[in-house]
Amino acid sequence: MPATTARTYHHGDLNMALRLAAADLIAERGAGGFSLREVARRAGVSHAAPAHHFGDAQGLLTAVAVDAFTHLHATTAAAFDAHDDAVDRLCAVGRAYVELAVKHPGHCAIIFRHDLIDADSEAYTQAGDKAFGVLIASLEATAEQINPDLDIQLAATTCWSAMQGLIELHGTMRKLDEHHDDGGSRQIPIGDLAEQVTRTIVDGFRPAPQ
Amino acid sequence: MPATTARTYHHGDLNMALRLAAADLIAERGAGGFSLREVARRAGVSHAAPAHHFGDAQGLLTAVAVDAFTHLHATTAAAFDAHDDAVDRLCAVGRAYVELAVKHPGHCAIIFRHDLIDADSEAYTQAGDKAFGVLIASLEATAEQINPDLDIQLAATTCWSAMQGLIELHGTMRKLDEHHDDGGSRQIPIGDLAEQVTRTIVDGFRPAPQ
DNA sequence: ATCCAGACTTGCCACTGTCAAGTTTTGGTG
DNA sequence: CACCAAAACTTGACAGTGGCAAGTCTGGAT
Repeated sequence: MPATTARTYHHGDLNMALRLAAADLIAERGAGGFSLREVARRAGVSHAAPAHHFGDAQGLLTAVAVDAFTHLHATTAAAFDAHDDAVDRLCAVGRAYVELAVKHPGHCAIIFRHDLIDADSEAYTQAGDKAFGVLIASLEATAEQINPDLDIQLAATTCWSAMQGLIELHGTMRKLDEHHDDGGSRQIPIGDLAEQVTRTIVDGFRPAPQ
Repeated sequence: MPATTARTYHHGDLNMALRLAAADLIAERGAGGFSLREVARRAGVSHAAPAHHFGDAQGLLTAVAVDAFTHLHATTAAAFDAHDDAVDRLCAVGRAYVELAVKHPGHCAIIFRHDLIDADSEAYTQAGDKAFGVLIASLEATAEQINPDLDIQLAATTCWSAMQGLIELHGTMRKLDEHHDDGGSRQIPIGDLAEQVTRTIVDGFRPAPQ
């Protein structure tokens, strides 16, 4: 029996319930609106129950960030497997990343908040590593195909930064666009945007024509 | 006389003192460690004084974000003016952006936190617009030089996202790198990194050789 | 000299995270 | 079956927080 429905104790699986409630709460109110007591309330337990499982607020938020990385790995790995061409694969991974972030804003809002989580914890670095691995694999295949001399680490930094920035800026960019420009006619779904941006970056990876 | 030294009242210019104290505090403890009362304490006034100038915490944080945009505009505009070649100029603007963010982590940590600030306020959107304009100008010159068909908006999104992501991921990337890789031998100053990333992206802007 | 609007303070409330000390439940052992 | 230690949770307290309402002070205009 999976732990989610084990019901071996009062609550069943309070640990998971708290992580889910926390992600929901952050998705609704942002990382700033998070509150340990509100999470406990939503899970139907007393205000001090979370401390028992996660120590303190940082512990719970770190667990949520680990969930985020795990989820990210699963989604991008699936996108990776769904394509054959290396560049298509890379673009699909990029798209999967931002679409996941938009779909799970709670996870996205916390995953790199090093002021709120314990970024040095074993669980966090390992989960991050695993997620990062999909990107590295995509880039290695891409390098083999278009430019064997590609600096994989630099390429990974470029791709991931662009996707992460895209997610963070999405709201602001839209706002700036629509109020001074042609009135929002350029609204592209963020998934498409991610793919276009990735394709532009990959074009930059190709060796310069001599 | 500028308001900064007017000293027409008890404190002189409490408004600015509070904005500076807030930026300092966020730089020290992160956006999560911000506290209105601590800001008041540092400025040497009572806990309710900030409310008089900024309404509430969101108001003060929005003012800090506006300062950040203003600062950003000044710095990137200076970088822009310091170069002649369009691509060099764009790279310098990118470098200036991330170096400013590293130098003023308080400003950087708050500038896109739409859950904490009022992103619809006049002052915020105007200041953002102005900063964004430097990037647009850089890209227009770049387009003229290397590819007249370049989609400026898309290019701007790509560049800005990459820089913003670079800033946000900087800590994480370094951590992931150093614990599974060759032990941190690849530590590049973030300013150089920004320039390399920008140059890669610009290469992707060039028209495909037929 | 008086008045008043703006700048700030004081005191309060509901809320927060964390800690210490309880109480309940569970699975295992005799 | 009785028991018991450990785990899961509750209760109550504390200092700190943001926001509000009501005060007090200050500087300049009339």
